Amino acid sequence: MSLHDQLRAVALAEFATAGYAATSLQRIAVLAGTSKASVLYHFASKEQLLAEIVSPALDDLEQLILPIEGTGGLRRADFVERFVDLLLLHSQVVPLVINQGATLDDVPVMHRATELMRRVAELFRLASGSTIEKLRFGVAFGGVAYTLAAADRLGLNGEIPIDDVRSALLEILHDLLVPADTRTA
Amino acid sequence: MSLHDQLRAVALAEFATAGYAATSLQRIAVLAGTSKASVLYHFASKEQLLAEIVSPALDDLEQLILPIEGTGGLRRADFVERFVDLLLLHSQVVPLVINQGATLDDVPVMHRATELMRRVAELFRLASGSTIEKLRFGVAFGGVAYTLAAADRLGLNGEIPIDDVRSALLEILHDLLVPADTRTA
DNA sequence: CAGAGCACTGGCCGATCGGTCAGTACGGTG
DNA sequence: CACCGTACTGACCGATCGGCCAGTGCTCTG
Repeated sequence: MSLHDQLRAVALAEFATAGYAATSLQRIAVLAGTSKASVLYHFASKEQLLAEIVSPALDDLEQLILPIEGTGGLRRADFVERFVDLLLLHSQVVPLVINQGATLDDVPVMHRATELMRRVAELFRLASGSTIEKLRFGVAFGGVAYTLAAADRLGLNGEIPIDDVRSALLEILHDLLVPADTRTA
Repeated sequence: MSLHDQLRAVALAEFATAGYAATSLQRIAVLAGTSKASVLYHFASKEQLLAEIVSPALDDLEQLILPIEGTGGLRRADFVERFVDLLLLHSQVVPLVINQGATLDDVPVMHRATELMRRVAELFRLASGSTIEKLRFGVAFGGVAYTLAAADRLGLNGEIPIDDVRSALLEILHDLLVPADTRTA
């Protein structure tokens, strides 16, 4: 793995667990076995390092929701399944965006992230939904994000097969978000 | 309201929305209309300011779970209701602990917070529960915390009566955590 | 009035932050 | 050999951080 990729991996892990503001370029450099100056050689700034880490996940999410926004057709059960797969694929980016998105919305890439979350919410017509429906949405996605973030504390790392986690999350989200009659909206 | 209390209120709001690390004593002082030095006159350190903000909520939580731990009797439905009331009472502390607890566990008061969360989890026998039960717990409490933290973005502030929020959260948590047959464990 | 004590302040400290820059080692390439 | 671009570094910069301290007004009390 190139130093460039290694720096991205180290920074992602630190940003997700310790927080963006609390993670210094110096620390990233030491963990990757190089110098702070070399970090800023590979990435123009700390913000651009964050952007390069988060953007791929946002691109995937945008590709997931764009066709749905275009046609207006959303089959919730299908969407939930593809969404869970996306969350698991970018399991470290999820808590980073969820936990720190609000505090970092002055950073362009994080603003884009929160904007995408808003668009996902609109897919579920939450803007016009009832109070409990809005809350269901918040609990569902916030809950999944927190669970992924707190995986260590809950003992979900390593010992539990990823497929079990996937099917469990699917069941929980399905219960929360998919009405008894599968509808298209 | 005394300056002491006003500083606590301002700091709580900033810690919860912008983050502990990202909130400087200087900013707290300006928002409260005083000087940074006066903040450190009222509170020995930034950490102690955080402790004084978070501790009351932790005390309430401890009082809630201590008798249950003592007798070993937990009626989930009752507990969920009292827990939701506690979350709503300390609605600003909740996202502070949930979102930043992991990154600040070197701060004693935050370590106590995560330790209390672990004890709550044990009340639900999550340590020995199945994978999906562990995940249900994480999704439920993480989800509620995220929802309270993201209340602004979801449009839950002001326009929706607090009683509606309360009953909606109760219904959602009840669905997630209380088995069909109300049991004592 | 003298003086003790509380509330508060400006100015300073060392540490650390993100970021810049001149310089260096080195593997091609002509 | 000279030359160049890439990868990388140590030293340094201004800004900001949490925290410290001497000093200042103000109020209350003997």
